[in-house]
Amino acid sequence: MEKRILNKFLKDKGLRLTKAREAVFQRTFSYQGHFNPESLYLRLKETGIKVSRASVYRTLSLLCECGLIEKVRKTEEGTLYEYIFGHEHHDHMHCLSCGEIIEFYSEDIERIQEELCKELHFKGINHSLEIRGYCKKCQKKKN
Amino acid sequence: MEKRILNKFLKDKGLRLTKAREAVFQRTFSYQGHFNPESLYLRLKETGIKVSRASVYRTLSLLCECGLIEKVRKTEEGTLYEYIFGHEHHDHMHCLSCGEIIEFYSEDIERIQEELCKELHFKGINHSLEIRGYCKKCQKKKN
DNA sequence: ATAAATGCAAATCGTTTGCAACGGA
DNA sequence: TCCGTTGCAAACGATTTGCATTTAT
Repeated sequence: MEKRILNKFLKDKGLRLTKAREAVFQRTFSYQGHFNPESLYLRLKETGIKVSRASVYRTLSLLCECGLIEKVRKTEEGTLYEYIFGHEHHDHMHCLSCGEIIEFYSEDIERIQEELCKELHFKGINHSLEIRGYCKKCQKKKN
Repeated sequence: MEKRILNKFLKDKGLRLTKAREAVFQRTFSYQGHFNPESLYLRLKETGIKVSRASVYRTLSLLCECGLIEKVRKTEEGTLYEYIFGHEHHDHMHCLSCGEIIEFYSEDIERIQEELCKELHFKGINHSLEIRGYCKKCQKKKN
């Protein structure tokens, strides 16, 4: 259970497991993939849970620190986060029409990147690849 | 000359080639790669050219529209732009220590992406790949 | 002349922070 | 109790916008 990770992290740092943190943490599970702080804040509000935006932001930072979630990238709608604990690394296709995010993973791409890094004497830590375009559904709509 | 592109674009849209636009446009050439609006604004100021931030932002949008520059991504330091006209597509390695950006291009990566798109019935328009890690110089510093 | 473009300052939006009140340990 | 945490509202930084003034055509 991921809650253990959070608990240990907090304890090790002398921090406390508060209701706000617990709530934010639990709610991140309600997302399949990407989410932004505002949306998370609203979902919490909907469910009647009283947490301030400030605490949402503060808790998201914490969850990043302990490796349960990760900043994906900044967008017009704010910073996107994603649950990563126990997830395999993957990349994204982003539909410019409906906004759908398709996750994919390619062994080949990973391998080639390693080769490129070696070639350029770069020590790769992580990467993000986003392919923008149109998903199957939206291609059809256009025709 | 890229100025032709801009001129034609403006004329076609019934817009005017003003001093501010001209200045912003010319100044984007002073960058090898990425730049953000604030830095461009400051460079203009340095050179004694009087252009407001508002006009910098407005002109950058225009230059994007006519395909001379492109938004690369949003960062803590604001939106990064890059000159693209006549440039080949490329991807980036980003040194987390010194901030250096290394450009690279891989035919293999392009090809695999096309294959992946086909597989997933996705119509790819463009993509961005960023590998984060440490450049040669910074790896040495650490040891 | 006239419609577009400018600079300015105010507005916006996402995010952070100072601080007094609150609440886990 | 003690110190970390909260909510709030103010502060922030990047970007946009309304508007009166300037300027290209």
